[in-house]
Amino acid sequence: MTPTDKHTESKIFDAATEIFEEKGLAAARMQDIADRAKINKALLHYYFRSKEKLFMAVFDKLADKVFKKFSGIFEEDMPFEEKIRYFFKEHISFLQKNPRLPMFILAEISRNPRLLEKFLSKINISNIKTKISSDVSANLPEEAIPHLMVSIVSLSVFPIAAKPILKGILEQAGIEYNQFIKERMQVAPDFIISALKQYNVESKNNEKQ
Amino acid sequence: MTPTDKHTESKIFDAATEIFEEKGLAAARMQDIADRAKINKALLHYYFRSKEKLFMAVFDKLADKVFKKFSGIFEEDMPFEEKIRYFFKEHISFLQKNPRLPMFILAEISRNPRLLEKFLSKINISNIKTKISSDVSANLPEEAIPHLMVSIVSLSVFPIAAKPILKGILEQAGIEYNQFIKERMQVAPDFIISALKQYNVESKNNEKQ
DNA sequence: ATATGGTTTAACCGTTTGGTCAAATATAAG
DNA sequence: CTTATATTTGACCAAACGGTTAAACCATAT
Repeated sequence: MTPTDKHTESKIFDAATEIFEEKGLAAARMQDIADRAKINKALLHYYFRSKEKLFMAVFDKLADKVFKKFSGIFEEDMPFEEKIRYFFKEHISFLQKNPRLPMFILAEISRNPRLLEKFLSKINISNIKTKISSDVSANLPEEAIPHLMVSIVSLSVFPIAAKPILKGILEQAGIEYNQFIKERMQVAPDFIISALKQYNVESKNNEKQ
Repeated sequence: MTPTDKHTESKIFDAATEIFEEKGLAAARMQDIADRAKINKALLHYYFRSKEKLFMAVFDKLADKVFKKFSGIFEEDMPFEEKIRYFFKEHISFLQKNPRLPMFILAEISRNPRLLEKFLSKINISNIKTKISSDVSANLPEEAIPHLMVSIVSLSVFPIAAKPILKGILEQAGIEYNQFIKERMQVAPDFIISALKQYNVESKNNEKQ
């Protein structure tokens, strides 16, 4: 392979990523991808045999990107509170750089369940669960861990995934979206940590009874 | 045809709703809609002039449905804590009956910003904000209200909107999705109320300083 | 310089798509 | 029954789509 090979292939791949993220698989047009990559449409089929193959390559890469960012964060060695704050800071700033990513993944999976397998195969959920578990097991019963995880992800992903609609609503109330999201990096972990502290207060009160 | 048969227009509308919710605008086929409604494809254009017009009619109806359910809940006259619990119970059970609705609205809006205007025109956000504000203004500063609202919506909508992927992950961990969502009706409001209580504790401590 | 093999293109192809239309059928009114 | 109007259909169309092909192009090794 010559150096120009990689060049073209990655130009196509980058263009395809943009178009697929913007429009989704069904609405994306091979001609649009070729135009954005500034190459002939036939080249798409030369490097990636079909639209579906090209899409799969893009989806795979993006799913990998999400997964690596997600799982890496909980590897860090720090106290749980700090880890929560670190997660939101890292995760929200990552999603801000890739604002279309979460909606793309969610929407495509919900319309083609076969993509789910591809996505799940990357995640070792019990691994992450064990990590969180060891962090908070002193404070939280085992059954509550998945709920905590879902709450954390909901609070970090949703405001980015729903960006267009949330931005619209906020602006109706005179609030700027980007500023709001910046605040979220502080507000959301505060919210979670407060909830957990309160939980501890309540369980200690129950123990005393 | 028996007189109990639905009128053609509503048969078309119902079929279109199903297909559009399942596949989205771009992937939906007029022929599929006609097939599901068990009528000739030309009839679609007789009652609704074009695919876009039909889609707009469906989107408008569904956006209305979401909006009415959302805004109605905070009209109720009850203490704030109880209202939060009532919101999650009502909202999650509504979304469970219409599991594709949130992802449909979010995905279509994110791909066609013109739909956002249609959606926003239905919502009077400052109205809702005022209601919540009067509920919690004694306990929470004005600036925190939008964040609380976004947190509430994130925690209620995300686990339903991301159903396929969340279901997959949960099952990998041996947890059944429907049971998990049922638990959420209790866990999520607990979480929010705990966070707010803790917030009050902290602000009272700050006042003492 | 030319033969070789990977790269790029314009032109083309078969199918699918949203949409149209004239004819057929059902419904209701005179 | 006859006429007028509304509904339904099969056949059809032009455009758009993903995909193919043969030829042109270009770098490099001999």
